[in-house]
Amino acid sequence: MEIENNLPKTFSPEGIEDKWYQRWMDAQSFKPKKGKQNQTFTMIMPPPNVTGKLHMGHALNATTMDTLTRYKRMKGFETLWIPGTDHAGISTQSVVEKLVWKQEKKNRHDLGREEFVKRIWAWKEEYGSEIVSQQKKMGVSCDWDYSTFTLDEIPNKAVKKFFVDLFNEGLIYQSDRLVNWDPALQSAISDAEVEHKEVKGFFYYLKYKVKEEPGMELIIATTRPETIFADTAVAVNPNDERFKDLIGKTAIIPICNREVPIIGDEHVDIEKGTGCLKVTPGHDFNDFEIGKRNDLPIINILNLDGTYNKNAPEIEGLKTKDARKKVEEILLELGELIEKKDHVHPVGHGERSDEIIEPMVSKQWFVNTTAMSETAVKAVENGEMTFFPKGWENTYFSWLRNPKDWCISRQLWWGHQIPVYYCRECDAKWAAEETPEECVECKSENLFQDPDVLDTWFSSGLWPLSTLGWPDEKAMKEKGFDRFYPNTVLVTGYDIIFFWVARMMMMGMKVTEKAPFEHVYIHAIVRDKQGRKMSKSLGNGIDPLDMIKQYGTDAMRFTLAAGSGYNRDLNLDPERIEGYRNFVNKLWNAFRFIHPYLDKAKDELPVKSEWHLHDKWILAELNTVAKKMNESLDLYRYDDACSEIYQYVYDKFCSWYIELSKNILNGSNEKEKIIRATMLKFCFKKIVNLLHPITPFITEEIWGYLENEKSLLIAQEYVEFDHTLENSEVQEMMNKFIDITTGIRNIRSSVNLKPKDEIDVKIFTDDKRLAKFVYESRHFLKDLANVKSGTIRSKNAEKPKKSASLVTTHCEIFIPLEGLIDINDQVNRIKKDMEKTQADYKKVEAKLSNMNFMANAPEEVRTEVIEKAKLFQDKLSSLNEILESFQ
RNA sequence: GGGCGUUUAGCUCAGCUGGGAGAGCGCUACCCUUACAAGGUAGAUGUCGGGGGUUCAAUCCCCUCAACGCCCACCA
Repeated sequence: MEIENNLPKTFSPEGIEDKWYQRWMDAQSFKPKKGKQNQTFTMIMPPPNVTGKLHMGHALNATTMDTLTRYKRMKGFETLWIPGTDHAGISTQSVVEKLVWKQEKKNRHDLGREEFVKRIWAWKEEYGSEIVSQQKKMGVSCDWDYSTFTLDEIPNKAVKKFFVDLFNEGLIYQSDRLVNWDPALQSAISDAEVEHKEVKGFFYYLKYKVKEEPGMELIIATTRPETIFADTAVAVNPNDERFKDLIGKTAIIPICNREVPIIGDEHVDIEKGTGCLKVTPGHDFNDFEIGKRNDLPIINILNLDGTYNKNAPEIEGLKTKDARKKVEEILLELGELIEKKDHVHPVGHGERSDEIIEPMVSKQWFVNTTAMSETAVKAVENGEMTFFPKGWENTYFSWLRNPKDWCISRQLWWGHQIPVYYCRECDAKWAAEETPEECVECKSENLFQDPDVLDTWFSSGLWPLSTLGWPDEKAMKEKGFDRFYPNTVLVTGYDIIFFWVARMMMMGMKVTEKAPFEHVYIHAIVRDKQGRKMSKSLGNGIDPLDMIKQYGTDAMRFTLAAGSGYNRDLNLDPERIEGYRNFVNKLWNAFRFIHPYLDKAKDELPVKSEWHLHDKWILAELNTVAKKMNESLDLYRYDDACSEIYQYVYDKFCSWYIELSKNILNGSNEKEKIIRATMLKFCFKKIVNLLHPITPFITEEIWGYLENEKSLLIAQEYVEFDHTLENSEVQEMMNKFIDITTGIRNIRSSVNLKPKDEIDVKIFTDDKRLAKFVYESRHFLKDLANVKSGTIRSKNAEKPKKSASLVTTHCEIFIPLEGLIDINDQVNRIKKDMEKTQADYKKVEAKLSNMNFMANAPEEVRTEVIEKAKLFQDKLSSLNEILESFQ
């Protein structure tokens, strides 16, 4: 019988992806709706930089979040996923600055602040949404009406309010302190933005004269000889016998011949270097502390661009690298450099610029985070917020339990300008949410605003609040702040636990006294197949958009989801995407198979008494999968969820149920056909339902066929466990039936039978339920293993001699092929099986003869082992019997 | 220097509260069988990093060593 099928043989994702995304948008499918759970599910999307391009990290983040969102939505939560973009101060400013330079040969100072910021906005309007359209290609089902940009009015209000409140509380203050100065950006950056890298350098051993002890020379080891111009002391450990007598005397710095005191400070490590330390409070964090303790003056020898200033006349105008060479030359000439040794040491680099960070004293704004950190730590300790996987809380704790004040001011133009105002007439300085008209003290109108902007993370830290309208009451009401805050879960990578998660916890709890999320799921970082970080310089990046083009979004998403559990790295090999593309195609072809029978299918399942054994089986298996998928997704085990449905589709539905259906669908019993068509359709609806959160496009496409586009799959209820479908007995029997079928195929293969060769099979078993099951399934063996005829008997019946055969733990299978088989081959097969079974048997037998095992092992384990022993014994005696038949 | 993590089949990884080692990809042989060659059927492959301990029983718990990776930390 020819079956018409007008569906394409391979599934092509192009076209259908955009189609369905648009349908979902048109149907407002991404908007929160009240559902059967009577609970909200809220999540914010980590806002990508407006300058960003979609990379694998985004793709993974989008996949895990969208899977979760679709799952929760289908489960009946009022689901809100909030998208947005980040202004990303530094990177956006430098992108536009470069562009302006390229086009007009002007830098930002040539344009002036107002004009330059205008250019950035213009750039943002034109190019800032590229990342958004790329996210849509991934299928993200977020509510775009909530989309927020970190420089929008509400986040700006949030930033101002938070700043002003903390300022008035005294938690935000301005101070002249040593900060991490990035000479490339010409801005301060926070501790968290400094990356320490191992750098090859030298230890320089310098001679310092002691004024009071002519002829005496102190040897000081340093990695930064160029900073001697900023030295204001020499320090030794007060307990160091070698030097303690020098404390209070005076050292003379080489080259500049300045006199500085020799001081004692516990910080000095007697073992390290020479035990003598040059103290440079203006350019070293430890020295700054020593300086504070000992009241030392601070000398700044650097300009903002990283060149040395007039306080270091010999190296004025040079940058550190050249300055160091120059100083080395001068010291050599003077004979003050005794030795230069190779030395590898960590050096701070700017996270964005990758420039060497110069510690420099500068007036900056800081947040005192002591109290906020403590609150944030407690929230995790007492379970108000939980990390998945739990281990990440250690990373979180380690940072928050050692809080340092956060430097929040940046000398940039793109960002939230600090809402602090100064009066030119008097010395007044105050913070205000609204731009003031006059001085709070003297009423003068001659005011100016602090020119600095805030660290980007200051506004990102308020993201869970500001995306829901805070602090604007009208907006909060419109956006449902009370319902949607706190968020249910935050999904992000471990690289921004400090930057972002910790800050949101601190800031969110400061404002609302509630943790901004219940769960934080930390997903892996995507690496290449060899486990290396994807980077431009290595050229090992995999572009998600290329992959989508090549294999489709669904395949890409399934791959990422299948690789996401509680692991910290995801090593991605494009071959895996290809493999899952094949799976998507398999699903499509399974659908192609049932498609012609859909019009026979009824909407409701038939009464249970009409279910075939195989129907009971496939529904019981489906039910098991539904249970496991729900459990897995609740725990963010996307890997388990993927493997469950993958195995069901491949190894249960396609390999067996479809094969077992052919006999019926091609048969003549119309009633049976209708029932089977109904079953196939029912199962398929459940399969695409279960898969939809992971692979939304193909499932929605198939759903369209199954339901004649009367409804959207995205809005269906997710399949859950249904105890009425449970049937462990039929599952057990079916597994044995599968064993038998595979056994027959195995025998066929062992005697090189062609697929077209029909056979006669004799099965011997003492398991009556199995005998019944096999008997009822006997007609299917024709389709499954080309069995023409056969018998099922008990084991004590007479068996064929010199046959091809195979023994399982529950039955013996014979294919009588007198004269056609190679006796030696068969004997060897049996012998090999015997060896293996004997080994298995010995293992369990050893346990049974172990008195300690019998005395200590729990009852159920003992029973299990005893049963196994019996099975192996039976199998052995069957094998023995067969072997004898060949004698 | 402190902390965390990893080490299981050729590759990428799962293995939950200890009780006969798993998946995907790859590989081998045979098959263009009317859903699918982006496929089917059958098959091979592991001293579960080394050593020690607890236990009747250890891939799983404890100790120790080794290799690799990550994070934090003051550029003497």
